[in-house]
Amino acid sequence: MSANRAYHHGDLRAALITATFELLAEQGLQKFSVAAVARRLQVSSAAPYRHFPDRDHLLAAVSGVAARELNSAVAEAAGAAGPDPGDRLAAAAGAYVRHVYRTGAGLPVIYAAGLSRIEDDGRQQHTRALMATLMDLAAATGTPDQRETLLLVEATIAVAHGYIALFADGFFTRGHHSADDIAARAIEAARTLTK
Amino acid sequence: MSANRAYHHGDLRAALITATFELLAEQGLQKFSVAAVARRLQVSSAAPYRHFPDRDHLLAAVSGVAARELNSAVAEAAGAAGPDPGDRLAAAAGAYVRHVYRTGAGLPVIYAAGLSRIEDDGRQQHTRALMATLMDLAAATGTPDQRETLLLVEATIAVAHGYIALFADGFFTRGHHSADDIAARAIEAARTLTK
DNA sequence: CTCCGATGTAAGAGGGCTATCACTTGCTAA
DNA sequence: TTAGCAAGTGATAGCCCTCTTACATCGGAG
Repeated sequence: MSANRAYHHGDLRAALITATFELLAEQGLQKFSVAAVARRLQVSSAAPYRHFPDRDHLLAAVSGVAARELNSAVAEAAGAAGPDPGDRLAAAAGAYVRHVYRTGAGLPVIYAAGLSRIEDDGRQQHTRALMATLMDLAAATGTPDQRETLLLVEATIAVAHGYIALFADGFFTRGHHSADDIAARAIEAARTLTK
Repeated sequence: MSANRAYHHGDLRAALITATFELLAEQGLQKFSVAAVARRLQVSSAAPYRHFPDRDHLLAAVSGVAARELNSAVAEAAGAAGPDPGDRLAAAAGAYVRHVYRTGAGLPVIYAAGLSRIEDDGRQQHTRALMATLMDLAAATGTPDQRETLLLVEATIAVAHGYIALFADGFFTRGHHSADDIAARAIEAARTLTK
């Protein structure tokens, strides 16, 4: 059967992915290590290697889940944003900020170096679906061709990623800003891109 | 006298800072280590500790130089951008992208965690001067008060930082984009913020 | 010219991480 | 009931890192 069953210590495979998200949200990709995840789950440092052949395969699994969830969050935020295409695309930027704040798994995790060769649970399929969602939202604003659509998607992502990256790096700490503050600003800035 | 004199192996203090910039540009902050810098300069791994008490003090010195040079680059780009205040502020975003591409030392380096307590060669003075330059450029666009000015500065930085961060993380590699491509897009996106 | 202090080196302590290996535990199927 | 396998453990090799300590070297001041 699949690995999704309870054994000695429960469903360790899923727990590893969950705990990785926690670590990413708290300390970022830099501090992530297989050993730290094992420590958090109070299993031996060898245990994760029963479920993932190496560190990159664990990250790839996390990447797949992150892409799938981010896709959902973006689609949901766009749906809730009303009929205006520019508003809907800008809402995606806000969803990106909030998602990365909660999970720590933004595009640097989803597209982390060295993961492209690994295919885990349809990871590449999920990343493609995410891009397709964003391309659809951008195209709805009336971009003349696919190239322009892609440029608009990239600009929207850059705005959102810039805000949450600076936030995570502590650049905004002086003003006591919350993640919702940052998301609101990202939405506002992204909104100007189509005006 | 100051440490800026030639000794056994030349001006090691300055060489350490230069080599750190090279490492940052090539591999990013994640891969930086005192040992790697020493290796690059072909000195023993203990040699850097004759000039900096610890790793953070070396990074703080780099941070100060980075802030000073980034300030110059931003001011110069704004000056070359013509009379329109919006164009001048957008040019600052382009300068940020190009500077980080060349030196690897963006705001995450300048504002790196744990450096705030260290005062090296007027590091805090240089970072304040950089912010002052940006605030002046933003205020010239006609923002109604200082709070709005700060928000505009942060949005501009977020756009620029988002582009170069995604570029550095390999998100744009499929399209063979150059740093100048990315800078041009950052300028264009930043330009929309004041329209 | 000689001595001293600034600069550099070799060696290593101490720590974290990745990954492997032999071994153990306990669920499940026959 | 018991054999077999999935899952977990402890120990450890090997690597890289930070930072310290004792010693070596060199240039300049007296």
